[in-house]
Amino acid sequence: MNEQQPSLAVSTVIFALRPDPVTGAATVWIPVVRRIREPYLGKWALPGGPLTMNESLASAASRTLEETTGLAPQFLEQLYAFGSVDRSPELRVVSIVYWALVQSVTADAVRDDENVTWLSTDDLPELAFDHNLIVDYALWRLRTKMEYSRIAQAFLGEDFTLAQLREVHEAVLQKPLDPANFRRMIEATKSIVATDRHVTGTRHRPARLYRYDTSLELADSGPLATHV
Amino acid sequence: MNEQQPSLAVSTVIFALRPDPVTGAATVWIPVVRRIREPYLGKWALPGGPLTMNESLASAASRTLEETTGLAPQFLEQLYAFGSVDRSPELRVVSIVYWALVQSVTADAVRDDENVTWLSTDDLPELAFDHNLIVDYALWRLRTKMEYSRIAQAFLGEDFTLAQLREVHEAVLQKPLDPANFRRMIEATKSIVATDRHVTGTRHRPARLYRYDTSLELADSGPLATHV
DNA sequence: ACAAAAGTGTTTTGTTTACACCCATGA
DNA sequence: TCATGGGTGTAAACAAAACACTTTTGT
Repeated sequence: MNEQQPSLAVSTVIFALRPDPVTGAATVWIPVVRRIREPYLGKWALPGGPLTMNESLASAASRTLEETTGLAPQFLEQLYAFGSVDRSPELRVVSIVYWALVQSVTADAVRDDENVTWLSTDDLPELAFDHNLIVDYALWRLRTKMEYSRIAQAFLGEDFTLAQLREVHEAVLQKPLDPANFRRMIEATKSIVATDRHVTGTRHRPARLYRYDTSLELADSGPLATHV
Repeated sequence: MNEQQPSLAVSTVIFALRPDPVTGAATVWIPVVRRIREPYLGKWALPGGPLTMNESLASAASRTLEETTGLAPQFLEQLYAFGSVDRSPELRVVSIVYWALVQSVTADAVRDDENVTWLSTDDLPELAFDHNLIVDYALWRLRTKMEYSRIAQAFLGEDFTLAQLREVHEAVLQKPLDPANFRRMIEATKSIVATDRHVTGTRHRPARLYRYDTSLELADSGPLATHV
């Protein structure tokens, strides 16, 4: 009864912060997987796969993310559905793309091998399909969303110092931030709670450790807030 | 070779401003179509239809929008992809939903009949599928986006007064705005240009007519700006 | 004591809000 | 000339940015 339909895939842009190999400064990286068939055989591509009948879109994103990188995201949100007719040669594929943030510690657990690697978003090669456009758009969303939400915390562990949180913002926004004003800005959002512990072993005044207030959402997604 | 896949549909939430039948104040309305088959037979639903092989997502949204209402939108943007496994009984359907703004004048051209009607978003009945959630989310996007972009102009014709533009904002945000501050706020965005003409026939000082600067986009969609 | 980053205080600048007041028209 | 909304001016309140300065640690 149905005409032939485009096939449906789910992909995910996964962001983590890692040190720049040259400068050592924190920068934004993504994991990619190698194409093991045509088209774009051998090229790097975003992790993803076809959508199966019994899983929701977000579940599919989580699953393919876990399968290819072993990671579980701190933050996962739908990015956009890409459906140009010519985005894949031969086949017609509509990709529903999610974007995710993972902690740098867990990101380090992902072993680079022949078929999976991390790439710096500062210096991306040509990816398969329209994945360069997708990553550009995901980066744009990451940067705009960082300015009005609390997603930066998804890059960090349970406890963190304000300097670490500021480093996240600086890495994503690619500009230095005044420590004093940053502190007040974050305190004004009331999104973090101070612990009574401090980091030790630095050769200067020890910084207080904070943790995020888990009773608050990382981002306001309106009526979709409690959805899967 | 492929497993069975969810089917793909495109739907659109179309907003227009129309006078409230009681108060006469401008309010937000959407057109809906009647379900002519199960499931949800007889219920109102968002205009939409299956995605065909040779059209992009936005084209499909425009097409179904035109087919069901005869309208052409001033503004069209992707809203979200809805894909819960249980959002349609029996069938598994993933809906990529767009939202659109149309001018009130063109909206009036749509004849209500047995199978198409306009509903006030202030007082929606129970719609088919998860369409109430979809409309809620579209309304949320409309309201948040109106505060930081120039989409309000898509509700109006070529020429308009600042009072008309303010009326759009007030209808969407559902709160009164100071005319003096509103004027300065709009002028600061530089998104409109003054004409040398004024409205006549009012029993007070005639208001200047403005038009929007067509060299600017209505909204910043980042790297997706020039896409179809 | 000194270097270095944590953390506080203060001044300046800019933006938003509230509201008083003048202007131009129809009746 | 009066009522009505169009349009301008201005001061208060608030928020953001810039930067001097004090605190607390390791060496």
